[in-house]
Amino acid sequence: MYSLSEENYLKAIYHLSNHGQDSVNTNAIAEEMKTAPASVSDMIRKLSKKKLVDYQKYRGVNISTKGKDIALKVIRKHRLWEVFLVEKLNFHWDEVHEIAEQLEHIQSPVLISKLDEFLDFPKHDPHGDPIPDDDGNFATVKKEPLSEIEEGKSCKVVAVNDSNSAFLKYLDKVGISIGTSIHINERIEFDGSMEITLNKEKSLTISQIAASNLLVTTA
Amino acid sequence: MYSLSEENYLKAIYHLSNHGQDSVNTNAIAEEMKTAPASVSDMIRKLSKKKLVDYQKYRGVNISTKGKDIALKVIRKHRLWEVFLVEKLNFHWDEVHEIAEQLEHIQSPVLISKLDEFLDFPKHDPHGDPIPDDDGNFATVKKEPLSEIEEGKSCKVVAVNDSNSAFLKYLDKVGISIGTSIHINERIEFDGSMEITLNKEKSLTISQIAASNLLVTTA
DNA sequence: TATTTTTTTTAGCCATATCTAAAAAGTATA
DNA sequence: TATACTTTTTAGATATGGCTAAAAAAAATA
Repeated sequence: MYSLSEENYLKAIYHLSNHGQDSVNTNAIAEEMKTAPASVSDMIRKLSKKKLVDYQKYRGVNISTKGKDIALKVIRKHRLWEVFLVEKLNFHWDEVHEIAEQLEHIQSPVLISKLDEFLDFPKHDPHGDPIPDDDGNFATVKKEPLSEIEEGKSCKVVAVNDSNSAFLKYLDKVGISIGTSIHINERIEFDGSMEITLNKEKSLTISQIAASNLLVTTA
Repeated sequence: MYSLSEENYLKAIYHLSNHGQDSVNTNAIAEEMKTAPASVSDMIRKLSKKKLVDYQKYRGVNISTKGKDIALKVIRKHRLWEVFLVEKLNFHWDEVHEIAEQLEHIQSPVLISKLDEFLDFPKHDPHGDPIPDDDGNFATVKKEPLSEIEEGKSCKVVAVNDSNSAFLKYLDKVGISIGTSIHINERIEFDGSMEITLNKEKSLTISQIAASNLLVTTA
């Protein structure tokens, strides 16, 4: 069994490594974990000794297959609990992250499989992120920021890049949620904002910042 | 906020003190917590400094009002989660204790009030123990061991004294659960066993050990 | 009451996970 | 390529929560 800290480090390294592809800097981990770089060095050495990451001094870390397994199990739990909080307990999607950060560390495989069943085997969390199955596999939809979509094209919101509360509240206010279809009427070049139509009904202007945090699919 | 260890100590002290009435020995706490008595001394000093217990060296501890509040909040969470696990996730009542031991430490008052509502404000956990409300109040039913009930009387099972898995499985096998009505047909004096009838249907003999772990009410 | 036994505390240690400050290694630049 | 800057690691603390062994206090017994 792994400690709460070890699980959190693995999760952070997995995210920063772009699903295990790239190697990750000490400083980046420190920033993500909000700790001192020195603490990261210590923990990395520990994770390396346990073969959860590959590590050479001064060269950054790569998460190992074993480490990725653990990270994906934690992510699976986090996202399932988020679904539970929103679907069953009527939390708002901007309120669930911190509670799920705690719940993701509960140790009980049977609990998670029963929770999965209770929730009817959801494939995505409330922010549109995919829920890995018990073996760590998940469907990857090709998603890109709304800010990349060309004028005149249509797409569908599949996830948000940033789960911060203010951004999610803004999306609610303007009526954008996971599944909303968006048509790009016009791209305003000088500030990157866009004029869009939601579900063929409502038109509005959205800033470049907001557009780059909305992930959509054109498929 | 209090640490996981502090919460567990307070819960243990609360239980051992008979709901805060009696003072509690260091050794008793050590046994309950499965730690060395020296560790208990250390923690007691810490809890005392935070005014969660009253403590004089060599004199045992008494839980304070503040300490009792915290213990009852943890107990409330534990029991609500047990209801969730049994009612919603279809766990068996002998499987939920250890998972609830983890879930009881999740920090989020709003989570607990939403869970309470989702479960339709249960008053008892799956073992028949009362669930304190947010202020720490709970209904006390006068309950006594089945082994104390006189021959010829009737009673109803309201709780179990011991939640160990083997005992609960035995109860299932013979058909006893919370709410079962029991009539005492005969008390066998030489070994303390009893011949009883369940729900006016099925008769069986139950050992003294089992009878003393079944809590009933005659009201 | 004096002695023995039990209980409880203290002293000193270990492991985890964090920190700051300083040293070392790597990277960039003149 | 030598120097300056940035990144990373090491060294040496701190706090929590646990341990064993020994000392001290309380309780039990002769």
